[in-house]
Amino acid sequence: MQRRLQAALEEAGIGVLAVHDASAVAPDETAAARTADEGRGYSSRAAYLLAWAEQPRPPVTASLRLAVPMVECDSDPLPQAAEFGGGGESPDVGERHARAACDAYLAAPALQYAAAREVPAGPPTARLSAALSFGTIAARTVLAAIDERAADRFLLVEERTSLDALRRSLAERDFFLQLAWFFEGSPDAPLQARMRHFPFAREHPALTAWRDGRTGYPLVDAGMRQLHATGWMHPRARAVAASFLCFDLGVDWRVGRDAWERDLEEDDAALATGNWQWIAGVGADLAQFPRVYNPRKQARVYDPAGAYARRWIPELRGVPVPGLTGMPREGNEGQLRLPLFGADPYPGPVVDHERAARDFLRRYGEFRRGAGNAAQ
DNA sequence: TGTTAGTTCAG
DNA sequence: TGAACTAAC
Repeated sequence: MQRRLQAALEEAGIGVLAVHDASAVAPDETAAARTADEGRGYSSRAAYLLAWAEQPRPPVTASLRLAVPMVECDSDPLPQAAEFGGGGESPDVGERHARAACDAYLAAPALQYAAAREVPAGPPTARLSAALSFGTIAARTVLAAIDERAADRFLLVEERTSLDALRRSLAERDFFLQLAWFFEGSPDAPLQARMRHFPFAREHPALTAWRDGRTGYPLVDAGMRQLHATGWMHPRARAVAASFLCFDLGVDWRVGRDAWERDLEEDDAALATGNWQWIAGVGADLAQFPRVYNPRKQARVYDPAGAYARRWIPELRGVPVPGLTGMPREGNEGQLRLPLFGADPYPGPVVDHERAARDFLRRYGEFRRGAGNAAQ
């Protein structure tokens, strides 16, 4: 997209200076750093992350300065900051807020990031995705701030681990941006050639229940409701909810990506596509097996007290923990359906996870052995 | 980066 | 008996 724009502008005789500032490490920098497959970008996440970590990071001391050629053209006057309803706030108010949020996070909460990204009801994550996607803070600024924080000699081992995890999150973000930069075919085409024709469904009777957070699986539903309520979903819940759509319902990852795109506060197509392809097992790296999450097991391990489920699913506030995370077989399944004080009853499971996952894996295996290999 | 089945080993 | 580790999908 950017390259097409650049080409068109240059053809029209307008000078263009392209500057990568969405990622912390520009895609072409790591591509240049690697030896094999010169200049074509990384399709392997692991290889990219290694190269990323070795990339020298010059100190960020000043804002990036762009040399923008001045071009005379007819145009309505550009809107001024005050016209955006900001009450006359200075135009960099977004930047200052984002920077302040980043600094506040790094001061202390960041030291628990490792736990934060695993446990949905745990300590806070950085919540910088929206600011990063809109450019009110640059990834390299965040990265520099992390490096600076990590220079603290009195950090505990676990705290250092958290800062490393934070860095790694930025690296993974860069990986997906890099994929979009080099493999810009169609954002809808799975990068994994042999998965391009896997028959994912576009419809499923439970698709609406998934969207509304009424699948009967608390971790999935809590995530979807958090998304609707706040424009953000915890990464653990994202993985489980996405896996549920792709594998339990067998629905195309693009359906899920587009459903979330309307609600998510961040706006980054490259990351949405990259993450969804990753979960669906059709992304850059050939998954040896689809990572099918067991939504109940995930809840048991990562939301053992049901705090996250209860926070976002009012119907479950009175339900004891075993009902939330245990095995609702014939016996205690009904427990969840009980109307509580006249509230809407929490639905029973829309599909049986064990059976659905087994069915999907069988279809997946058949495809990989047959048509998938034939189609190369 | 996940799950499950089957194994080993401590208590 | 169950935690912990391994292999295989």
